[in-house]
Amino acid sequence: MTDTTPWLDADDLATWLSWLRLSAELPAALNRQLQADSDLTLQDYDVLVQLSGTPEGRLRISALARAIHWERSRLSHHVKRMEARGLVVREACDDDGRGNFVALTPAGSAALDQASPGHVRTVQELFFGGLDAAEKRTLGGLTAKMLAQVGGPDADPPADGGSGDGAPPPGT
Amino acid sequence: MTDTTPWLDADDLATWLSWLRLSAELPAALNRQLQADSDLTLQDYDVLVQLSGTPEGRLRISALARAIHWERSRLSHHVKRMEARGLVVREACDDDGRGNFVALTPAGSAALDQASPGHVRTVQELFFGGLDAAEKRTLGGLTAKMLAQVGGPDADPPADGGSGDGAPPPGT
DNA sequence: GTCAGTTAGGTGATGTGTCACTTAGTATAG
DNA sequence: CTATACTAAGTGACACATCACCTAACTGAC
Repeated sequence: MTDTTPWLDADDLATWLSWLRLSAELPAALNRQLQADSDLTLQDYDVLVQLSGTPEGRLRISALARAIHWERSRLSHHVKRMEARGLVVREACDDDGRGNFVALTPAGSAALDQASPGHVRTVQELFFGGLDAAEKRTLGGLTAKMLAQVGGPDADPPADGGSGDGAPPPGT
Repeated sequence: MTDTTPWLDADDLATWLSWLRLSAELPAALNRQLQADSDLTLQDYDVLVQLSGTPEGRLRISALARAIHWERSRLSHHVKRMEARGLVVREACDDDGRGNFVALTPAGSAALDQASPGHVRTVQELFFGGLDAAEKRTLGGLTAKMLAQVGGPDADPPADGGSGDGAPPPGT
């Protein structure tokens, strides 16, 4: 505990500050674009993408919460709001009387279809826009490494079933 | 607008998801550490660092807001809470009757001194921990490039006076 | 002076995230 | 069958961020 604890050197500090700023600005920019063009938040979008990624267009609350790394309580509140806006509905679960599905409504599905191209394009511009192919690969390697460091042993392996945020299946 | 808008390819998607996850997990982890060890939030810490970086230990509200890229309103609310906890005080400004300083109290200064080593150590472990010197340089280059892409032309140049989050002047 | 326009800062309402807790249903031991 | 433990989900209170708006003070033209 009392061993050497040097401050960050100038380069590391600059890197850290850039990263902090980037991780604040980028989601804010994506959110602005999504709100302006589609009246959705990034959170709405994440929920809709997960639901659209299933054959039924619906998921159990707990499964959805795990997929997007939210607490169930947060998701419950959020689903209530999205339900009020007509984007999703809750459906009872036959197998388990405690359970509930959250299901995409036609309006929710349409909202996602309308929002996706612009969102993906914005990610490509803002996040990948300044990088060439080699840099993108390098970045992927670094983030994976860093995520392993932060998340400990539970970071999702890349061979992931539920996909994530990037894109709904084009078929839907 | 109606030109090709391909989804992200598998590699890019994996990179993007890793980055999203990292930028959610890392601040959360830092926050947990800071709260547990020092009863401060990351936001408190940012405010305290800025104040301690000045000779007087105080800053005008607007200057502080600019330095940490907050809206003044948010800062005003936050300062009220920090003031209630004894970490800072408001002080009237002689030059400008509208103005106010936020000034570090002895308790605020002590809290920062107590918190800093652990925070910096956590950043070094979680953020830089898995990377060698070359990778850190690469990361710095990439984040700077990406920040320029997102923030447009106003991203702080590295030759920055106010420092940011990393470390208070060791002298204090 | 005084009036318009601007700037510093604060406030209250609202939406969202977190935490502790509750309710309802399931599983299981006896 | 009943008692206990566990799990799925929801709820209410609270903290924080954002937004629109407000007041006070400064600036400059007249």
